[in-house]
Amino acid sequence: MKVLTKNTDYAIRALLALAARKGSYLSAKCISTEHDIPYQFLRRLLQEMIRHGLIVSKEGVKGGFMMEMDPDTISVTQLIEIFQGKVQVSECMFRKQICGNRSRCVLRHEIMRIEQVVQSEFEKVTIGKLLRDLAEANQVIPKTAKIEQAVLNP
Amino acid sequence: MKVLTKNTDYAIRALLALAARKGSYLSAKCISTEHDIPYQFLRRLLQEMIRHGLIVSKEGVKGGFMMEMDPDTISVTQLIEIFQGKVQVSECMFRKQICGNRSRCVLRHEIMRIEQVVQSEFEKVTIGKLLRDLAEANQVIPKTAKIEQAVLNP
DNA sequence: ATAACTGATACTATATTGGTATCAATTAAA
DNA sequence: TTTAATTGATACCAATATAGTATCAGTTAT
Ligand code: FES
Ligand code: FES
Repeated sequence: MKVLTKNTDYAIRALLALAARKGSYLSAKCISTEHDIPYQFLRRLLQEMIRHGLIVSKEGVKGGFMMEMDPDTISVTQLIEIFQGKVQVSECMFRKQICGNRSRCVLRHEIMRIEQVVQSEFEKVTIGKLLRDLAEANQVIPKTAKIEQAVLNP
Repeated sequence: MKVLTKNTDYAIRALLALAARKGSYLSAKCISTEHDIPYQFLRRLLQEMIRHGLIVSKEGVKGGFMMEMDPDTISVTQLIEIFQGKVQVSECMFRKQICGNRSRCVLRHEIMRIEQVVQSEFEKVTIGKLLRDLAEANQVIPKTAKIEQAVLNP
C-alpha cells in the first residue's frame, strides 16, 4: 500500500525547488533536470498546481514557474487531494445486510475518525516545514563542508 | 485516495461473518450470498486467509470455512498487509540531489512516524471490535425487534 | 526573426484492481 | 457406490489507475 504516488512525490519536490528560490521564475526544464523528474510529466503537474492556485507562471523566454504564497500554507494533504483524490478509508464498509442504521453506525464513526487522523497527520507536513527539515538535514553533508572550506581557504 | 480496496473490504466482511458464527463451518457460497460478495472473488480471498493462518477449512459436502482464533487478534492492519502490501508512505522521497544524508534525514523520520500512526490506528481496529460495534449498532433495527415479537407471540 | 518558454491535449505502456471460469480433489449422504 | 456439495489451485479477462511521451499552438526576451 503506497500512500504517496509519483504524482504527489514529484509535485512535492517541485514545490520544494520553487520554495527554495521563492520570488524568481524557474523553468520546468531546470526543475526537471535538477531533481530528476520526467520533463513532460512534471509540466502536467505544474499546470495542475497552477489551476489550483499553488503557483504562478510566466510564458516565453526567461519564463517559468514561481511560488508566491507562503510555503507553510501548502500541506501534503492538499497535494494528496489534488493528485490522488480526497482521503477516504471506505465509502461504507457494510451495506444492506449487516449494518442496520447508517445514522447511528459506530463503524462509520470509527472510519471517519481514522480518516481524520490520517488527514491531520499530513496536514501538519507543509512545504515550509519540509524545506526547513531539509536545510537542517543538509547542514552536515560533505558538499556544504567543502563550500565552507573553499570560502575559508580560497 | 482509497485506503481500503475491495479485497480488504470483502475480507473484513467475510471474517465478520465467520466470527459471528465461530466454531461452525460456513461455505463460501453462503457467505457470498448473505453478504453480497462475488463468489469466485471471495473464494480467492478465503484461500489467501487460510494461507496466512487466519481461518481453517474443510473440504467436501457440509464443508466450508471456520474461524478458530480469537477475533480480537485479527487487526485491519494485518488484512491491509495481506491484500494491499505493507503501509508505506514513500520509499524515499528525496533521493540524490536533495537529501544529503539518509541516516540523519529528518524527513525520513517524519515519513516513518506517519507510517506508524496510520498503522497503529488500524491496529486498534480488530475483527472482534468491529463485531461488537456492529452488534451495538444493530440493537435498534426493526429486524431484531420483529424476531423478539415473533418469539413473544408465536 | 528566433529560440526558450508555457498551455493544452492526445497518446502509449504498464500495473493494479476487480471479477469470472474451469477442473481436479474431497467428502457427506442418498 | 454414485452423486452433489464443497474446497484447492490456477488461468483468464475487463476496467481503471498510474507513469510517462509526444505534439502543436501561443507567448515573449533578445
Ligand atoms: S458501515 Fe456503513 S452504515 Fe455502518
Ligand atoms: S528523504 Fe530519503 S534520505 Fe531524506
